[in-house]
Amino acid sequence: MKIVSYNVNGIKARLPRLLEYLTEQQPDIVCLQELKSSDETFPEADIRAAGYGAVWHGQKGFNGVAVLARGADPVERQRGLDGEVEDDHSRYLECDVDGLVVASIYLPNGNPQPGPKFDYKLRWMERLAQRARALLAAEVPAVLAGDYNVIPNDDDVYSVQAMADDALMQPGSRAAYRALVAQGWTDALRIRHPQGRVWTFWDYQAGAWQRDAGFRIDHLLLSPAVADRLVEAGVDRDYRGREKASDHAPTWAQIR
DNA sequence: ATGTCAAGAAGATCTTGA
Repeated sequence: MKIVSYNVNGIKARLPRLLEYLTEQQPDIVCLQELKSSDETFPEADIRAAGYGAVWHGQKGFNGVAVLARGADPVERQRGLDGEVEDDHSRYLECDVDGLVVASIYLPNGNPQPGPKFDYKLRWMERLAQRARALLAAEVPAVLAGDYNVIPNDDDVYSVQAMADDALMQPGSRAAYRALVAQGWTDALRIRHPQGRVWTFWDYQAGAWQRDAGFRIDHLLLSPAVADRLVEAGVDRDYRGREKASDHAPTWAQIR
């Protein structure tokens, strides 16, 4: 079973790329981020025609997450995180699918830092940690897949110096991510590729793709029971180099 | 030093948020 996290950076602009990916790779479960689409304009018919059921949590203009399943309809468990009633960003969607609990996560970017956006990022990470703790306590097989907007370690970025002041690799962001993983989650990419330098994102600017100047910010965190079933994990880099590509590549884990 | 993209609101470009 192939489970994918894919920040599409606009599902309308990326629909040809997404449908092509579904057809070519036939992933079983796909967590999408940055739909940049309202609930009403989500291209449900096109995705269903490609053989996928979907649940989505849209927002006009930015954010937005979805869970897709091949030949099945994901069943929604929760949209949004508890703990901040005034938070109206569409960044968390949790579903039951194929016997797994699967969450699609679009963690706040947090730039510029310091500032209110970075404070929001850290608060959101604490709220995510509470939800993740509850999932582990319930002992459900779970996958938390998404764009975490966190570069976990120095070997997860092409240049520590270039990104030193970025919200994605501040000590606070890293500590929160480390604490989340330490609850008992397995970072699928890192466990399968311990040597690092596995990029999931390349900026559109400054020829980052051509220079392979990327970083690793899309992560699949596996609960213990799912981690026991992990076969392989990787990045479908090829899709980053195609016409009208997202700045993220599909990132995946293969589960027995 | 920095070479981009998508969407929305306005209005034939600018702002926001990556």
